[in-house]
Amino acid sequence: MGSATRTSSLSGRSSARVPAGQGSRFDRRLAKILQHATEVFCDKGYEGASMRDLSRASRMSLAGLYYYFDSKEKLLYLIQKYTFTTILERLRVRLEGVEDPEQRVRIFIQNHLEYFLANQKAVKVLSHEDDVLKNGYGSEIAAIKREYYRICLELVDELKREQGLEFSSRIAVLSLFGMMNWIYTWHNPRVDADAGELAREMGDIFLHGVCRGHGGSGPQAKRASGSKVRVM
Amino acid sequence: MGSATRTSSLSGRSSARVPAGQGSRFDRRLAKILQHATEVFCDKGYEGASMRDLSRASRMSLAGLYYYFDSKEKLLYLIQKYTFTTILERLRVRLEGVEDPEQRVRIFIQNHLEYFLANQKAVKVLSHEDDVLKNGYGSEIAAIKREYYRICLELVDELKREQGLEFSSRIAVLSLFGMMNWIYTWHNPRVDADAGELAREMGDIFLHGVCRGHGGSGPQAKRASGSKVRVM
DNA sequence: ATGTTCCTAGAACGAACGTTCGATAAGCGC
DNA sequence: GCGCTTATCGAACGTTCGTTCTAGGAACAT
Repeated sequence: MGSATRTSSLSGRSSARVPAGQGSRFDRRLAKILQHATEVFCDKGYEGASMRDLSRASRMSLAGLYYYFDSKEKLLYLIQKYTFTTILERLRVRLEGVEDPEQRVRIFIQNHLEYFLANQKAVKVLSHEDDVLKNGYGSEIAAIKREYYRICLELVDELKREQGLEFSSRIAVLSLFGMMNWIYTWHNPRVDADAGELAREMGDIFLHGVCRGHGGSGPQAKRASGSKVRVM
Repeated sequence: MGSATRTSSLSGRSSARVPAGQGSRFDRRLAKILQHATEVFCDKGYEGASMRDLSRASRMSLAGLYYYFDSKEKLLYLIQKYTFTTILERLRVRLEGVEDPEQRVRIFIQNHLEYFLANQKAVKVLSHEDDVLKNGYGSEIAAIKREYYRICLELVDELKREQGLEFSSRIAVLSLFGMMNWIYTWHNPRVDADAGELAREMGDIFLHGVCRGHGGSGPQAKRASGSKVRVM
């Protein structure tokens, strides 16, 4: 009873954005654990990863882990929330001051892919363990995701309005998300291009399709050699 | 010892294509179990679903299940193998006799989506539990998947050759797979269009992009009203 | 009727699960 | 030195896991 009180008060004490480089010793330690846990969840899946796996990866005892959070589910929640919040934050900053609708869509793609490739494991956990979080935690993450979706929908609608186009925004946006999110299943840094190049290629496909030898119509005109990427 | 022999001989006895409507009593019963198991795996994930969940869903005792297959992993293998093999078979039939490269790509998309939506649960299990199968089973499924990928790559290369285009086939094909496979995370039959309509829209995006008010350039010209699909 | 094969279930196996307990240092104001 | 918080641990809790053992009813051939 005494220890239950202690545990719950401690696990709620960290500041909002957990894995900040600075912060209390507690925050820094929790951030490290989250980092290790992300790797394990990524490799074995949420259900497949045991608390003992996490304890091994963090080099901390099983019981020691529970000093930093109060359940396995909450751990997943912390990982997902931090990851998603960060993507959204960066997107808002980058979108500021850019007016051209096509450019704004490209920024969205660039931001998404850049973060995806830089934090591939975290993002895989985000995508793959999408619906395992229960009522309380789940709905909070779902709300962030809905907001992210809404922004993308708005960008596409701007584009439609400006260019007088007619198509289903919903299908377009969800197709775009599919293209981008699927990346975690195939991207290999030793074979595939970096985020910038990929964002350009996917942007080309999304905006102009493969049938248009993409490159000329948009405001940006720089084009890569094209033979750098090995096709397997 | 005696029963081990019996069990293993029985579970290897079914004919190659398991869930055929006709077949021995054994095959038919196994097919029903696979059907139930697909549903449970889809809802709770492979690791999250217990054999007791499966026994409840099949209305058969825990031990009774093991008469039909010899491990949970083999069960997943059977589901994945049957699902994937079926998609591939249907694709080959539909591709026969069609020459136009753009049309062939559209057939690929149509076949993929049609099967995905008609067998949403099975396909979710296929996509989501992609890398849980261990060495033996895993590599066999991976081989089928590689073959499927190879076919799509060839279709896209045909298109490139015919139209003299220049882009990374690998990125294009994997983006296309992303668009199509992601569907299992969002498709809602009460809101979204059917497979034919979706295949047309995704085909338009992939081939011509959202910026081209898609519809005119291909050999096919039929177009839907466009306002039938609700955008949320 | 009798023997054999097919099919099913109750009960149990050892192992692993997520979580909690009580104990114990280390650091620090007093 | 003492008392309090912080941080960590080994050991165990009760439960559930995938799987197997044993036994026996049903179906059918002889």
